[in-house]
Amino acid sequence: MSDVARLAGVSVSTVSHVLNETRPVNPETVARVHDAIRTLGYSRNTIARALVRSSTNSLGLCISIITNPYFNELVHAIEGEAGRYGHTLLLGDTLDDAEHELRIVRALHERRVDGMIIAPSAGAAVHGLPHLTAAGVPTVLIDRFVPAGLDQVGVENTEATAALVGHLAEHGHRRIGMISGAVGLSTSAERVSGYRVGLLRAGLDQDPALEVCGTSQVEPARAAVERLLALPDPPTAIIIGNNLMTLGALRGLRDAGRHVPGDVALAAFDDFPWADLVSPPLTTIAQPVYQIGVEAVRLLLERITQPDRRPVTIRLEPQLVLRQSCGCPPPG
Amino acid sequence: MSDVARLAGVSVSTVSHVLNETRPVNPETVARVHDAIRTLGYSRNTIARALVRSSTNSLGLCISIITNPYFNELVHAIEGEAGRYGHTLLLGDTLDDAEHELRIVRALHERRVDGMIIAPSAGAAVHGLPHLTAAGVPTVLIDRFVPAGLDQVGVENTEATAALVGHLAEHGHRRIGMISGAVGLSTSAERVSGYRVGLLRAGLDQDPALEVCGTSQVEPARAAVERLLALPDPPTAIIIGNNLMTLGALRGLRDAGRHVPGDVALAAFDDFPWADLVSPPLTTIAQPVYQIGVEAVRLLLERITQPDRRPVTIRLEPQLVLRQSCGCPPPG
DNA sequence: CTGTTAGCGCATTCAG
DNA sequence: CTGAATGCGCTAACAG
Repeated sequence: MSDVARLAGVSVSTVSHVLNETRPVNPETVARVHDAIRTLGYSRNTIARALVRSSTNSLGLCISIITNPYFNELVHAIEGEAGRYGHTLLLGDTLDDAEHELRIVRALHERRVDGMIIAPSAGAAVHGLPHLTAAGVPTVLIDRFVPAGLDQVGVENTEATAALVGHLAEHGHRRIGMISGAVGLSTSAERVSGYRVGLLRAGLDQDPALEVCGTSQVEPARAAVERLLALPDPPTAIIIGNNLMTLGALRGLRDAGRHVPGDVALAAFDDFPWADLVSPPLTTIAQPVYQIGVEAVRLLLERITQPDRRPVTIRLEPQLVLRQSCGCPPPG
Repeated sequence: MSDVARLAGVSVSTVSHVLNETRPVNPETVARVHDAIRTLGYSRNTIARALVRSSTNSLGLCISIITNPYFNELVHAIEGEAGRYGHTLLLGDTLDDAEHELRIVRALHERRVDGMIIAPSAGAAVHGLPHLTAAGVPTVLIDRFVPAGLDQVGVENTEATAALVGHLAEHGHRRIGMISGAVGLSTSAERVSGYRVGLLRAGLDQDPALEVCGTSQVEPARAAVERLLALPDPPTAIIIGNNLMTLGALRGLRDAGRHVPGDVALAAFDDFPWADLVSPPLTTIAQPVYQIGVEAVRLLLERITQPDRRPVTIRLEPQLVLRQSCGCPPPG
């Protein structure tokens, strides 16, 4: 920067001011400075800037497995929205493991992100989150909720899942199974309770044997399907708690030679871009993923400027997408 | 940090040295410092550190549409590998647009990333890349190649695509169409030329009408299929240049009521995690995506430490995954 | 083994 | 409208 100043025949402070338009500068001088910048190929050092301003214009994003279509759409939305406000994203994969998550949180905090968006792991409440609140880092939670007095944004899970059960019941199913997500996640719990509510409303019996855990992952979900099918009185319909488990369930059913929806009907939480291309097309609950991302950065930027605003929880409405895996007839 | 020093009864330089283990310190003193750090909840300011060391321990990743399964697996691999070396990722979406890409490149360079991994857009050679080389930012290209004297890592496209054509020809197809990717990307060009090579080897005629551009996107690919089917002498098999276009092609075929592979056989570049679940299961060329990411950060870290090493181009071998969309019989 | 000190590149008072 | 000087928090000589 001093090079630029010298070449333009001004002081560094003037260069700083033209760069930030932070005080009136002679238009002619401005031009000279810009010329100097161009001929020198100068690029402002945001690191030094951050040091004095104590603001990096960057946000941390702690998330698990970007490979999950749900999360990567979220990342996409957040990156785009953050960019609109001149913020850059620092990315960290928590591996959905509390310890690893803490490492990521530390790393991003050391880099002095202005705020953090995090999809908390099951153990976040005892590791990562306390660290953040103790450090006073503006934080918003996405997808999963934690009673930690933080801003959070996600979807309404209970009613949505209950509606799924209701729909399956309308198709005449009496024994409906559920493959649930990893324990410790609010989404898993809410969807299971939605499942039970749905059963109750439809006047169906609760059978603990019909509730199996797929730990939010592909392979475990496949195994869960096998267990379900091996039951003396197996379900004729299954509800699946998240997108990854749907893959496993589909494979499990295929490998067992069961026809969907003929032998077993399926309805799943989380839509896929290709949900209409599998056979049969999947009936799902689609989350407004992009919207979640947008709201998350909005909330975060708000909190950065108003640290004392009361924490807010936003629940967006997911949407039931009827296709054929539930037993509905093809359109047209 | 001075707070820590005071509480521990030592100087800041000692604190710095215990933090970095950069010179022998009395074990007892070390303990006192660590205690102070803990009770104060001190978190080192990497920004200040970066300023003096002129190294941020962060890498920039410029990529388009994280939503693409290929790219998000790449991001996943790169994030993981970078993390293993203590580096954090700054993420930027180029939107595959040269101008936007330049903005992203600038933003990340201003944040003084130690190096940059970039999937260059079609116009990168005239905007983003010159900026990077002029600024002396260690850079490695992924997926697409550009003759810019930079390290780059991707797959062998030509032979792989030719093999796809060969396979389709073995199934008896004489008219094989191709839906190609966006112009200006090396991958698009290489795959088209592989297509032609394959035709030649199989002794089939080249028909320009059978080559339609799907611009690497879903909708355009669907339109491309329509155009192909409307031909007086439509193809009985189609090769698709990338994953997103496969979605479009599948929809186009379905909407036209064509059966795959009965009416039209399909073979596509890029595998999906769910390629076995669509009907029929997709025959694809699977890239060693994870490996590409790993090699990219290896190359980048190498270049950061050895700026004058000769640029290297790594071509990894993709793998032909035979399923049923090409006309192969189901296994078993 | 430990303390003192001089910048890293910039934003920002305070004087002109 | 402009320049000189201070310090952001830390590392790395340089002394002791």
